[in-house]
Amino acid sequence: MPTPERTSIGEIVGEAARILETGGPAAVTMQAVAGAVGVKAPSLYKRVRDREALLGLVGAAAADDLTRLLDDAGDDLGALLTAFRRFAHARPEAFRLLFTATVDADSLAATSVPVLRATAAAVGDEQALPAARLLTAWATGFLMMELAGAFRLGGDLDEAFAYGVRHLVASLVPAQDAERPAQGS
Amino acid sequence: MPTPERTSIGEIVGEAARILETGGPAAVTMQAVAGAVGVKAPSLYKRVRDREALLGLVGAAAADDLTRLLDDAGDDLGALLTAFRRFAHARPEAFRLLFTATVDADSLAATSVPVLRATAAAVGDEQALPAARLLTAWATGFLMMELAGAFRLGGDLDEAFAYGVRHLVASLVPAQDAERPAQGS
DNA sequence: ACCTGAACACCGTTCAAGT
DNA sequence: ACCTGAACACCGTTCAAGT
Repeated sequence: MPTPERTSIGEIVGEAARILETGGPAAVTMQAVAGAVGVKAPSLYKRVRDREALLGLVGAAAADDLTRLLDDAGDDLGALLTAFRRFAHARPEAFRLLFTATVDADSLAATSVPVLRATAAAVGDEQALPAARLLTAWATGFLMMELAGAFRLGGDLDEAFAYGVRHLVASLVPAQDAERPAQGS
Repeated sequence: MPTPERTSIGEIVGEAARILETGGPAAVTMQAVAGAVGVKAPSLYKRVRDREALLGLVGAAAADDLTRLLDDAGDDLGALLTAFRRFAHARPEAFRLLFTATVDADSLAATSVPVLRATAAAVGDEQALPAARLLTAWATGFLMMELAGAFRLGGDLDEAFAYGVRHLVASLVPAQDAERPAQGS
């Protein structure tokens, strides 16, 4: 007689994400995750290939969450980048995992869709891709460095972030002109 | 009678860095490092507190190497950022470690000295700090995303990097004007 | 069809005992 | 003063045996 399922892949990934954020990657042991979902470690292998794959799933789920947050932020570039930073602050371990674990490429790519939409609205389709890359690369690096404590030379980091946003958004406006012939209307 | 030293902290960190780059963080086991320096694992604890501290030392050494490379690149911002990218390509695991492990704060901070010198030369002392933060944050994010395979939408990445460098450096010039009264000389 | 105990290989770390 | 074997706790993973 088939044993009833005592957990699910969704619950497993969710608990792994919770443990990750609480104790860092080292705390995400198969035994800890299994215990959190009320099962023994070997049972996890019915739903996930191995620990690395589980971390990949946690990263993919985090990417999906981030995509949703960015989507909700709309087309205002400042709001978009602020939502990005809020996510990194709220879930720093998950954020790091996006660039550390082997995350499903499609989930990772989906993250840039709302950014592309916003940059297209701001500077036109022509320059949307390089503009999106510029903004996401800068924000990613800023947050990685902020989380690593690499910003040591004085100053409020909130202000530094806002400064960067203003500077970069302003720098993109000339790129919009390139879309139209020259000093277009 | 005292046993002669069979290794040194420098050799240990060096071998750990080599193993890290070859096999990733998981390959840096105390046994693997000990074997590489011709000793048994317990002996490592004479020179290093634990594995996490060893990884921190590897990160600090990488930061020192990076600082030296950036120093050699001089004050040209393009050359500086290209040297940054070359380092990340040559030693991707060490580069990631800078933002992942608990690296000595001073070693990490020293990295930004050559960047500050270069931005000071380019935009003046006044704007040197925000300019340096802007450039290093962007480069860091670009490289993190590049190493993670997060750039999927077409295009040559060499070109994309060069584009970003040009765009950012150009965007910093107006900041230089702010240093002088208005539409100065 | 899912779950588990037992087992295996491996890892980080400690420590008493060697030289 | 450094090195090691032995030991311990813990981890990832497999698998036969349960239900």
